Amino acid sequence: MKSVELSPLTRKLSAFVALSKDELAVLDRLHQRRRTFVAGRDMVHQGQSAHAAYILSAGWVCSYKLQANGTRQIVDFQVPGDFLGLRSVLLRTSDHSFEPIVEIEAAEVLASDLLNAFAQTPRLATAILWAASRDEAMVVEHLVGIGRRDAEARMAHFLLELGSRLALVGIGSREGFDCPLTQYHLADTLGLSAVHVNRVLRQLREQGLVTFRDDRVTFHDFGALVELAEFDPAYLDQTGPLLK
Amino acid sequence: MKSVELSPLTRKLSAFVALSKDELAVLDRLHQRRRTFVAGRDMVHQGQSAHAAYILSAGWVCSYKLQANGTRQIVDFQVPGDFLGLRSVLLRTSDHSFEPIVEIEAAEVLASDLLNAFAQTPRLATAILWAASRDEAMVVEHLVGIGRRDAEARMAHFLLELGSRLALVGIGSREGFDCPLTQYHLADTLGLSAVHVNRVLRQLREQGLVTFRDDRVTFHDFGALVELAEFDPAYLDQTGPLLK
DNA sequence: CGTTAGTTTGATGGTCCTCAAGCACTGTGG
DNA sequence: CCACAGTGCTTGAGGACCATCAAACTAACG
Repeated sequence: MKSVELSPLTRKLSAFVALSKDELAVLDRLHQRRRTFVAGRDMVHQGQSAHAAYILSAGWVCSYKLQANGTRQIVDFQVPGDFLGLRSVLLRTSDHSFEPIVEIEAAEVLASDLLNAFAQTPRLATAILWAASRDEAMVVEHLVGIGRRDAEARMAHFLLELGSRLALVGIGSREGFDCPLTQYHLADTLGLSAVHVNRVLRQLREQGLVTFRDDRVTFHDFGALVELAEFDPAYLDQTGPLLK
Repeated sequence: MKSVELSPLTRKLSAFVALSKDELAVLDRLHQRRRTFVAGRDMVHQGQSAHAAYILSAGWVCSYKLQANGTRQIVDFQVPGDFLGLRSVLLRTSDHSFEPIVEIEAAEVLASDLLNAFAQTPRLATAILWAASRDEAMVVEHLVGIGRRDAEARMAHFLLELGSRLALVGIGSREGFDCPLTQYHLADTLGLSAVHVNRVLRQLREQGLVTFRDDRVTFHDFGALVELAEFDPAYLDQTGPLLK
């Protein structure tokens, strides 16, 4: 923790691009409008337009789509340092909703501010594009999981990915992590019923692999879980700055 | 067709940003290294690093991931005007493979050229980010389909989306479109078995909704199909330039 | 102490997979 | 010209995986 005053996003981007003083200043200015949101009440709902984007600094959010038949599909989770609604701003109309899982803290970023920042600092734009690319890689991996993994591997993969993301920002490890999600969240994420989620969790627990209980995920046999899920964290890794 | 000499990508981006002469020149320079690829042989395979990105000008490509158990999941298709491998370049290692469905023509874009272009023309960078966002919106919709739609609705939705994309570049309509995909492609796209794909296609055909036969998709009852799939093309639309 | 949100378990059945086999079409070589 | 292989499409039978329905249980909370 060399630089405790940097925002999580700044830390994340700094791993990709060595940002200049000017660029850091522009990024800092994007963080000015700080807001908090209570758990459970959508920050943005699908179809809404002319809304802002946010940079999440504390708490968990999920982005999801609702269908006419009442089911919902959670597409992704955002944890501190993640952008939220970036695509919606560029497309001008949100194609999903964002729901805080717990009370969160976020910086509001107006579309105009974002576009100005991009115009002033192209390298910052590239860095943010990189972050967006990494997020998309996670969505792709999620897609593969739902399409081609059975429920057990899907669950294992999801928990491992989440653990890795949190470990990167220092709030998780190979031992486990604190997790505010319910089994309904898992069901809507993995394309399963809540009942089946419960059964799968029991199987994984009884095999001594992982426990999901009391707002905490505990890995009992990390290696075996990685093998079961065929988990390859390459798509999450950043091996060093691309731009100098 | 005012400007037949523009590349499909240029046409697509021009709908988003009114590009200056300089920006058009930079974009044009990205198209210099033209190449062709034969059908069926991967252009890029997963795990490969230090490869280029491509701008597709003719033909169809699919991007997919292979799993250790031998199954594959097609993530997306690229049609003329689409970028290909953009994310892989930024992350420096490809997380999927790209396979030409038919013989294709594409412009090779080196990572350095792309980054230089971004540095020279920030607005072009924003435009390309917009295109990437639209692609991601399609992946998200794909995810929702696999997670929360049954096989029939999933198939209907996929065919409608494909039709809409092709209609935007002038090679498809509400009547239908030419389609080089096999039922195996559909299976790997939709997370189904090829056998079940065949049965679903038969159902849709027997209900008088759509026919998939002889390299051609024919819509018989567009409205009913839209209703069955709960298809809402909002995520594909572009209602006008965001930047002036 | 009733209510609500979340978890757990059982029973039953449907969607979709797997295995298996046959058919149509195309291109290739004897 | 025809045998044959290869690719893709089609259909049937049986079964696995997971959804749905139902109900009991726990913990938190006013």
